Amino acid sequence: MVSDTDHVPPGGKAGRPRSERARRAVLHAVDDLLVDVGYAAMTMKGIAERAGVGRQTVYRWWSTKAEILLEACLVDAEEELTTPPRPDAADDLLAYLTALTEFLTTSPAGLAYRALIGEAQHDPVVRDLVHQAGLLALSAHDVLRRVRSSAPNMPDECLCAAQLTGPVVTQILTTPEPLPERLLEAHVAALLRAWR
Amino acid sequence: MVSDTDHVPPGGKAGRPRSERARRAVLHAVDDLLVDVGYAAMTMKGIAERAGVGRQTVYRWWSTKAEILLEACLVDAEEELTTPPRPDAADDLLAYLTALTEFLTTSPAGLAYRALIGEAQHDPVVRDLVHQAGLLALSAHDVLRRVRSSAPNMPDECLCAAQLTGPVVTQILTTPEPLPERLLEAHVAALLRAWR
Amino acid sequence: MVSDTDHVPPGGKAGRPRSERARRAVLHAVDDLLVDVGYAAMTMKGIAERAGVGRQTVYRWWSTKAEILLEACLVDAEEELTTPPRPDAADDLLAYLTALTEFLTTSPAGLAYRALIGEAQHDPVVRDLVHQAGLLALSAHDVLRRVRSSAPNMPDECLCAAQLTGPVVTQILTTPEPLPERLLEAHVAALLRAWR
Amino acid sequence: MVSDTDHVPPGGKAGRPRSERARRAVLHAVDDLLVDVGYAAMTMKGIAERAGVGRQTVYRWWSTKAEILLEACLVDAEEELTTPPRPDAADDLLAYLTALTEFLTTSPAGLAYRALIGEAQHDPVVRDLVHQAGLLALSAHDVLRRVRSSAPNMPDECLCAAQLTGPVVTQILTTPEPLPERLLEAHVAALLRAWR
DNA sequence: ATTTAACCGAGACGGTACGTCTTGTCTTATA
DNA sequence: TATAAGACAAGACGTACCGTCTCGGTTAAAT
Repeated sequence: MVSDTDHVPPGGKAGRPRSERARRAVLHAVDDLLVDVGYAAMTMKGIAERAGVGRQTVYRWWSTKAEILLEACLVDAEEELTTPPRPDAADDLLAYLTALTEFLTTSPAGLAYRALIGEAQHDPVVRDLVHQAGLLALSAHDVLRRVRSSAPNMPDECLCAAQLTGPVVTQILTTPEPLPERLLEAHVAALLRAWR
Repeated sequence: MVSDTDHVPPGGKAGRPRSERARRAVLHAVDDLLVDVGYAAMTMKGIAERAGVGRQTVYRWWSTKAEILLEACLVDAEEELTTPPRPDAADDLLAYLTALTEFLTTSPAGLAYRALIGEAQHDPVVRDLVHQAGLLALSAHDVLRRVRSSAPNMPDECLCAAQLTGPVVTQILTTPEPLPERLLEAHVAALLRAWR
Repeated sequence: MVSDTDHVPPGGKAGRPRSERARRAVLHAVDDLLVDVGYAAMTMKGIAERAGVGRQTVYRWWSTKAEILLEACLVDAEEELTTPPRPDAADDLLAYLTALTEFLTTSPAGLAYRALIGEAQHDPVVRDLVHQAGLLALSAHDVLRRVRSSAPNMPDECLCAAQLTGPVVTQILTTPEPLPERLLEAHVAALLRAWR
Repeated sequence: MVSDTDHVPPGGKAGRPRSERARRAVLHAVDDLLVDVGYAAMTMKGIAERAGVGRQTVYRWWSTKAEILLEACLVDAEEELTTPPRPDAADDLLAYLTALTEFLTTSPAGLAYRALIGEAQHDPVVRDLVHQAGLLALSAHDVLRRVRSSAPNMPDECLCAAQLTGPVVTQILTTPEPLPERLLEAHVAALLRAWR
């Protein structure tokens, strides 16, 4: 008589587990490709090939190149946007804005982030991803919390963050040159005048 | 008024003259498609078909969809961003920022402009096009010139424009909701405090 | 000194025995799928899923869908092609050819067999499998042995089988309609005329 | 008055005409690939690449590799199956069956034809194509018409063709070896005995 | 009673063909 | 020379299946 029991494993997850090696290879491939060929020329096919990974494996875990890029750059980004506290409020803000400028114009992670903001204008899904990551807001709030004591007249935190970073970011997104150091100083001075 | 005909060239060069009819059809098609299917799904092929125009005709006069879009939206954009002067500086600035917000979140021309800013992050050619148009800077300078008299301490004009529009624009580009009226007022108040 | 208990398992095989349940499920799945989706759309993946069986389990026991199909249909086929003897030679042959026609145009096992003949034209491995099974030849020889006595002039047995079944089979394989009853009768009459 | 017309050409066909060069390249590629890699391993992608032709160009004019193959082999096939008349009926039939055997076992066009018959068992569309081409029937009818005078007792033409070619074709399709010359002779002799 | 070897299901893996789409160029006939 | 139409070579799209692999878990014969 033949037993009828080749039964399903009762709990837990069946099947081969996800390959961490493949995941990392994809994230690295995206980093490399963004620098090598740019966002527009970066394709899902190209990512898979560069990573030495099956195409389906990419699609299994990410829907779009934007999703991969976000995962690839988020950690680096957060780190690069964290500046050490400085005793003087003006110095503190200036250091942050300098780091922000550097990040968005030079750092690979920053270029990725700019590409994502760009894509967000075309694709509402990416828009939500980018907003949910909240990279800009988070890093700005950190530094703003520190200067709060020396700027008693600061308005709504959200507006403050916008006032602090908006001019810098918009300049970078819409013109070929970022605000120069000199104007960053003037910007910080004006902000502190308004918030004091 | 533009003739709807492809009339005989009165003088100058031989050959069939450019069809004004085709040019207009393409610009209208781009406008329609941006609303109907969005920037990402808009293709040169689709534009030609929607315009009832040969594909080659599109490529003959424009290189990319961004170029067409820019030509299609610039005139409307400039008009929508021009606000009538108001006696009070705060009122003047607020009216401008409200118009700017409206433009970037609601107007077809504004959505086109946002798409172009997005594309500019991926493609340096578009970046140059967008910067050369200088839409934001130009419209901001208009209103800033008017409030200059009542804000003697205004810094560099370029920084001023950035300080005025940057927070509003960045908010729109990176979050799902623009700055609300209330925060626009607070923003203007803070700026005038800093500039006075 | 050599341990007496360290030796290779002497005979028989250790390990879990093959699951008869899985084998049957696969064969049934193939039968069902051939009818439901056709040979071309039948895939190893689909078979495994329909059978509720792991993919590896299928590959462990069969190499190709053709192999499974052959195992699934052979028994049925042999049975359907065996006709009871009839006293009159013409009747006997006609009954066989009618059964053969029915088999190849209607019976699931016959459709499977036709699919296998088709695949055999593309894949020499399948060709060998099909030939080794020798379905057609075997069944034809049975009936030919019975009419041998009343057809003294019959040539080589192999040619006889070909002359008997070839016209019927080729017609089915290359045209949408099989030879009708009327022509089967004429065919049998002609054969007996030639062999008498 | 000025014409408003970039209008559709009133009759005939607009646009670039079909490239005869591309058509020929595809047909040759299919011929080559059938011999080089076999029918099963022949893919639409491979055909396009071997032909130096865009994939879309292949799909524009043919739906499946079977369709291409049919177009590629039909002309050759018809020629190879046409045998010159011989005075003796037995000689005439034998020459035809020898050519048929040669064709189906050796000639590239014949191998293509066999592949098509194979595919026809899986795909009703191909089945119709193959039947509509009617290669076997046509060539058989030619030679049968010639022997008609010396075989007054011949049955229905359709059955005759089946009786003539069926045994030969089925043997080739279902076993590794075709009927040898000796049995072809015996087959022809038997047929003439039956038809006389 | 333990070990051990082969089985089982599920499902991720690297590949690759599918048929469709868009790209930018080209080749027509017509204007 | 511009135009609309549409074929062309190229190649990315996202999906499907290939055959292999890697899991956790089962089963029964051999220790």
